[in-house]
Amino acid sequence: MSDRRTQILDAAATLISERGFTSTSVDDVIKGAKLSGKSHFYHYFKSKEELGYEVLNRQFERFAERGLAILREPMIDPLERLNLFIDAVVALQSESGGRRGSPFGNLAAELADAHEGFRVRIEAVFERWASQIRSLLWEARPQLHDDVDAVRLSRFIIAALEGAVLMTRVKRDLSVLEGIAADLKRFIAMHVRDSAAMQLHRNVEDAGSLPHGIARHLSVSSVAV
Amino acid sequence: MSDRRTQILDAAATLISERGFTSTSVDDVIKGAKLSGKSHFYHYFKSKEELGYEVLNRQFERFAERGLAILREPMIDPLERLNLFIDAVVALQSESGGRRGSPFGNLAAELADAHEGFRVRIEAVFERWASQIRSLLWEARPQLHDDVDAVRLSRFIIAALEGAVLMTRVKRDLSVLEGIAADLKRFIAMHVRDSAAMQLHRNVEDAGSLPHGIARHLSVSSVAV
DNA sequence: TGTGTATTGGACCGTACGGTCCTAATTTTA
DNA sequence: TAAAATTAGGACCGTACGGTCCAATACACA
Repeated sequence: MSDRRTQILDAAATLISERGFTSTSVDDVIKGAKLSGKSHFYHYFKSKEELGYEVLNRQFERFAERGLAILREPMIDPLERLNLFIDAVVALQSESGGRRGSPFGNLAAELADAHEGFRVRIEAVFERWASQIRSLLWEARPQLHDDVDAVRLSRFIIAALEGAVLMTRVKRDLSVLEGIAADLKRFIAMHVRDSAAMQLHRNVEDAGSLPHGIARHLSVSSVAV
Repeated sequence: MSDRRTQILDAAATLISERGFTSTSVDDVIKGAKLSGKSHFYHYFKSKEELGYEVLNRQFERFAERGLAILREPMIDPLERLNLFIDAVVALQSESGGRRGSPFGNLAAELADAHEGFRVRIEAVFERWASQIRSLLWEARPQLHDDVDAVRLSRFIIAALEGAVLMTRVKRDLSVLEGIAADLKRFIAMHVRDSAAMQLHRNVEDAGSLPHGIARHLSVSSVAV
């Protein structure tokens, strides 16, 4: 709504993703959003906690715009979309030069044990994410082996990506994420019925190739704007 | 060394793994270790930061005792050891009932961007961990495909486990970790030459189309103990 | 014109934090 | 027994935190 509100939310999102929630003070946010003082801030948010919740929601919506939209894209083969989604996560991480991980993963690690309110909300975010992947896998079920467990696989994908982002941040090396992303694609391909997919396990480094005559070589940048 | 020192370290380790480093105050540690006052604490540690570093090292050594020792065990087949190692991570997590993740992953997420001193030390921990896995993979190379990239695979394993622990913590559901661990074993099995392993991936008929003459029809459970 | 809402600015409060200093009693060890 | 290290206890300091309260000004819209 209010222009100021989004301004505060934006500043807070940046700060929180850089230093975490606990280490981001209200005064920092005020400075970041160029407010006049505390009363100005508390005019829009009743507490720091509430600010955190809204940032989390907003962060998710942003991510949804960029990442989850790919998963829903109806014109592209579902499994190809999954690869593009993974590429998008890599691209997103590239923007911060390997620093600053998934905003959810960060908050999860910081607050999951300490703050039930955040834990529940983060859980919901992961769940929405996972369910999006599950429905994609359901859509792709003719291409997949019968016994593919969509719940498990979707969790695996998220866990691998979150873990990859974390390690990338620690090592300050983007190639870590790229390598894991490629391996993850191979793992997904392992579940594909047509063994054409199995092939990419060797020689094909660009694991984008999938069966069913799907378009290849789409550039990441064309998707992850 | 001193009995008190280890007592402080233990108390701090527990608190930090529960609430994170930033949210653990020196007073909390003093209370936890039943010290008389601050001067008593500062008699042993020159700062909270130094305490944190020592806790990190100690945490690693503990983990090494339990987890990494398995990776080195000379009497067991290397790939089997890898599976046992994964089981050990799951078991470790079970003890805290799904709460409290990998102490390294937690600290990594909390401090990687904010505190260079910790970042470097955590990176070193991951590196020691990864190198242990790499040397295991080197030992197992006769069983693996020629093109297996040990660096990449070791990173993938760590990332998947860290991500899994994180998600388990968020969902407060240990079965998440168990599922991911099982999938991770399948992923590793994918790199095995004689496909004792490969097969988890079921009734693929067209044997000829796959490279390296992979055999089929072995049960997953025979591999994934 | 008037009424509400947004904005500014600052004083203030209680609490917690990391850290220092000082004194004195107790235990260890040479 | 004397010196050295450990334990104890508390006062204190500067800073930062989340949050409240208040008074005054700007600006919208009806």
